[in-house]
Amino acid sequence: MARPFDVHALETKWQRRWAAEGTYEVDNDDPREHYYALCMYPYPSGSAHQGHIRNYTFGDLKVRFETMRGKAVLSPFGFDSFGLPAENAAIKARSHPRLFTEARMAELRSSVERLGAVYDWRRLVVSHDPTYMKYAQLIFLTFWRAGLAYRATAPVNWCPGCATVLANEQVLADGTCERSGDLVERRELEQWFYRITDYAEELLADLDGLAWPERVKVMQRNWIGRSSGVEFDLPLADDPSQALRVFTTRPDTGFGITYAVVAPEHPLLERLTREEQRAEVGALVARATAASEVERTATAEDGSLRKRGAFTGSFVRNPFTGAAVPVYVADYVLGSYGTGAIMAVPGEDERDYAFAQSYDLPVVRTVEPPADFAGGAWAGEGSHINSGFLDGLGIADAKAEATQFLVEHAGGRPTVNYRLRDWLISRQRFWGCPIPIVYCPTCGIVGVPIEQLPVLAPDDVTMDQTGQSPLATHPGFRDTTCPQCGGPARRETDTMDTFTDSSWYFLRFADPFTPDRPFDPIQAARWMPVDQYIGGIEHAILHLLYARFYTKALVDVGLAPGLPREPFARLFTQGMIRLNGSKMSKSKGNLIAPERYFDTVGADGLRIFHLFVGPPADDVDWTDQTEDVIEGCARFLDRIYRLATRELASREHDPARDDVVRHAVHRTIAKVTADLERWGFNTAVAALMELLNVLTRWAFADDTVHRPTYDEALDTLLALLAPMAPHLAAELWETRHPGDPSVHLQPWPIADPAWSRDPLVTMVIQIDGKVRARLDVDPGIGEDDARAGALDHPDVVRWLDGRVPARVIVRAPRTVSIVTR
RNA sequence: GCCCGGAUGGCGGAAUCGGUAGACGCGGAGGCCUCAAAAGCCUUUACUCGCAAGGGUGUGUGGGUUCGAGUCCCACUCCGGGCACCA
Repeated sequence: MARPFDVHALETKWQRRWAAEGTYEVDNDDPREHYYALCMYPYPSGSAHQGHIRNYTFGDLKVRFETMRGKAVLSPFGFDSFGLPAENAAIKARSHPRLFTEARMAELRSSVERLGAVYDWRRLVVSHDPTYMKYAQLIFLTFWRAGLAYRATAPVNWCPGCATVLANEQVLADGTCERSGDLVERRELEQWFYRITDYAEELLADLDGLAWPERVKVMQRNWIGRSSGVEFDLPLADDPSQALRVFTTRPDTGFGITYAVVAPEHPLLERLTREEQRAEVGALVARATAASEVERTATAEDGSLRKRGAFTGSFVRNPFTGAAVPVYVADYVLGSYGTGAIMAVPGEDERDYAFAQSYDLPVVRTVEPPADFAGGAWAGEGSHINSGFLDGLGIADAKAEATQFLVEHAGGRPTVNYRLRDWLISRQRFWGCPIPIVYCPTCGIVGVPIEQLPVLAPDDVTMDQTGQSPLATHPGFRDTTCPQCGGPARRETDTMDTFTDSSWYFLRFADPFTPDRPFDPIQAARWMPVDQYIGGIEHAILHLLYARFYTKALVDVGLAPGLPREPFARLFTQGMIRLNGSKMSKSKGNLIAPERYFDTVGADGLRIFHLFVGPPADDVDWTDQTEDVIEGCARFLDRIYRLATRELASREHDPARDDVVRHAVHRTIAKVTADLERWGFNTAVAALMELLNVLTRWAFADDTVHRPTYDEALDTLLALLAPMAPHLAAELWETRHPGDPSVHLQPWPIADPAWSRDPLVTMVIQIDGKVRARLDVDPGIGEDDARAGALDHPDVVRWLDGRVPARVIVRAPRTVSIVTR
């Protein structure tokens, strides 16, 4: 496609100038109002893909828009540079992950710069940078000393194909590895955890105050999974001095307890199991502990809940009825939630019902289901029955009464449980930040002193796939001396989850030069919280939850006094790019590389496309027509270029033409400003296209202009275009205003209300609900004039045909509705 | 199964507060320019009846509220996403 200008030369010129002039470098003590715009820092996977382009186009638009609105905008960039893909690539090529990572960082940076996205590159933060690692390790140690980090033995997901542990989010719902497809195994390893569950309540409560997409908040609420109920004792039938402690959210159904269940890992299981049941129980436990949790909790192929269990031979007493009920062990009860044991009420719980069906256990209803209810368990509202002192009560009242009873008679205690688990941060990988701990036979677990930080991995580590941490195979790293007693000791050889790196980088951005601590809280407080965070929906839970936890914990351990407890005030999640319906990704090999468009439609053309193609939050389906749409976006820019560079003869002021132009200009200012504020980028571009149509197809179609009208129209158009197509806007502005400051330093246009209001609007006249006539009226028209104008309209007279209106509803200036019935 | 979204021309989408459905763009059709093409420009483009003037129908389906519904309410269908034995 032939362009009227040299896209490449023009865009390169401006990219160089922005970099040289440091236009978007901003100091912490800048007197203007501060605004922090941030795109989630990327994993360096090579040159940018369409998802990156989309992300940075949106972010850059905000940065330039808010800058023109007079704010000091912090726009930093960094890399989430640790991670498994680089390590795997390095193993394959017998190379070092750093080489891959740094080459790919350079590629991605170059893509981003060719897009014309502007950053304060002085503030670059990179996860594997030793200074950043030093403070990542300092934070770990500070958390540890504050009791927020601890060591415990836990089952982890281990992928035999990748020869490494996986994070929970890398395991698919069917229990296989998302990368290799292998079935994930369970291994018991001693691991480091962060006590994120201490913050469960705050993480839940603070969601209410965040300007985030509702669905992200819902996902986080579900993930945290608060449930309140009561914990109480079920005394053993053969020894009332001992009891099985259970947790329930439905104490009101207690009269319907017909059995109890313990998890396969429950500590009392051994005591409960009778000799004659030992073989059966043993078999179940063996099977349950060998399976991964994912596999264990998976549903059967027909979608039904799979229930496997075994009778222990023991009985406990229902505190409500005194009846002895059997105790089972079953894999549908999890050792890690609540007390690891439950009271089972098949009448009101579907899972208990399914189990009761399989094992022929009795079902007692304690809540009256609706007359037409034909199912098994009824979990809905109803009056209590078969429930002694609870009979006749609704669920809420019965819960209160039953709780009171359990408190008085069964060691009951109101309890809140969370689905959220502590965050396992240990990774048996090489390419991550080492955990700065030393194990000393004499002193125990010892933190590496700050003056010895950062703990860096040596370069000559073989990353063979043994399933063991690569660092453990390097004696020079592993064997050390105890910082406390000086005796021989062993280093921790696991590295930290890379989500720890992305949990505080936004704080380092605010103060990246401080040499002696992670960041100066006073400097960070100048920018925090992030005013606008932009990223993919795929981070809705993990990254955003971890970062929230870090922010709160950093305040509490004293590293960030005075900082807000929430890092991201406003969040925007962009849609995904699909190719003919399926997700575009490197692993599927269906990428459409953005690079090819830089030399044809240019960065500006590609940016306009991403802004225009649809609402930013929606997915984009890349189809056969997409190329044409991109061409259309470039055509729009070409038309602006031609208009701005066209030779036009001056003429006298012509109110009939020039006033219409002024109205269009000011209406567009109002529309674009409002649209950019509310993320309506597609309609903002459409509004500029409409303005351009007015100017080219009508106002200046005869090649003559009234200079002041033309100048205002063109300057406004370029200013409004500047955040969307920054190169072309800058170039044309410079042509029109040689020697003046760039369009990007101009104030954002302000709409004049006198002109942004149209002189005439179309009033619709309906008769019996159908549009029968239209009338152009003054927007300030009164009710009486509107009514009279409508009733006098020739089309209305014709349609009424002598009938007398029964009612006339006037909503000036939009509608007059005439009813004849 | 539960919880969120969503469904508008041939296509992407617009209609922001219950008041002109289809802005803007893509694609299509016709034309201008040209020796011809490309590029550009102009006209037209929801469906349907009609020579026209002018009608009728129309926002996933079926109901409802209203002078008036893409928008609100009820029931459902389909599509997308998240969670999925958390007691």
